[in-house]
Amino acid sequence: MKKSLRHPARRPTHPGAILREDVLPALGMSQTEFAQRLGVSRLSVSELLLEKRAMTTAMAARLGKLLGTSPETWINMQTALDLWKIAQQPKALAHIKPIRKSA
Amino acid sequence: MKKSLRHPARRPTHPGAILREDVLPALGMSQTEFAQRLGVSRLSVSELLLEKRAMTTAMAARLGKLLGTSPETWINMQTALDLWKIAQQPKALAHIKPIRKSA
DNA sequence: CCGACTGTAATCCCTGACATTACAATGGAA
DNA sequence: TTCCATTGTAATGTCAGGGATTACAGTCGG
Repeated sequence: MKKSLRHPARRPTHPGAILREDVLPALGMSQTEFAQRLGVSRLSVSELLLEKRAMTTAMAARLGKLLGTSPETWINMQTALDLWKIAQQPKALAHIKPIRKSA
Repeated sequence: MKKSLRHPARRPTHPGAILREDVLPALGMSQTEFAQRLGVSRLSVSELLLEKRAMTTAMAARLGKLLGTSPETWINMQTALDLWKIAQQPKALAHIKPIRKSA
């Protein structure tokens, strides 16, 4: 039996972790300056890095512009995490019964 | 000159359109029943199909469970649309100046 | 010692998804 | 034609969450 290729067994990494552990250090830039360059408050950056808030489409777009990265990358990380969280809640989708197309 | 492979020139299709034009018709199912099976209100389905509200992670997860599709597919459509909308706003990212790594 | 950096708390605002309830219009079936 | 299912929509109220501000405390390096 091969483990079904379903959702990640382990919690997907929060996009803020990448910013906190890789990006900012690599740039040698403070959160304060980073926030200014992004055009958002310092609080927004701080809490995002500490994984206290989610990566939004707007923020991903800003990061994309500033860092030259694809916004999708950041959003996909967030999406993976969101889906994982839902999958962890037994009650969430319990009532939904799959429709099988043919028999 | 090749057209830069940037953002879609035309507005990405709203995920609700697929549900409205393809999925529901193929299933021959009413919005009402569809809503019940998803465990959401009829209003939620109606407005989603009419593209009046966005595809959420929660809804994508429900659709995935019910239809046997990947939640990511639905979310990616929404993401594409969200990013497109932002890209349409000249003011949005205007102030952000890209950081060029090396020179 | 001082200032930059950062975590955090407290507010306030705004947006958006979602549930309910209700009503009008439409269209098909009896 | 009559009746009912379906659907669009309006009105409300709730709730969660992102974001801005302001302020304060702790840490660290020059």
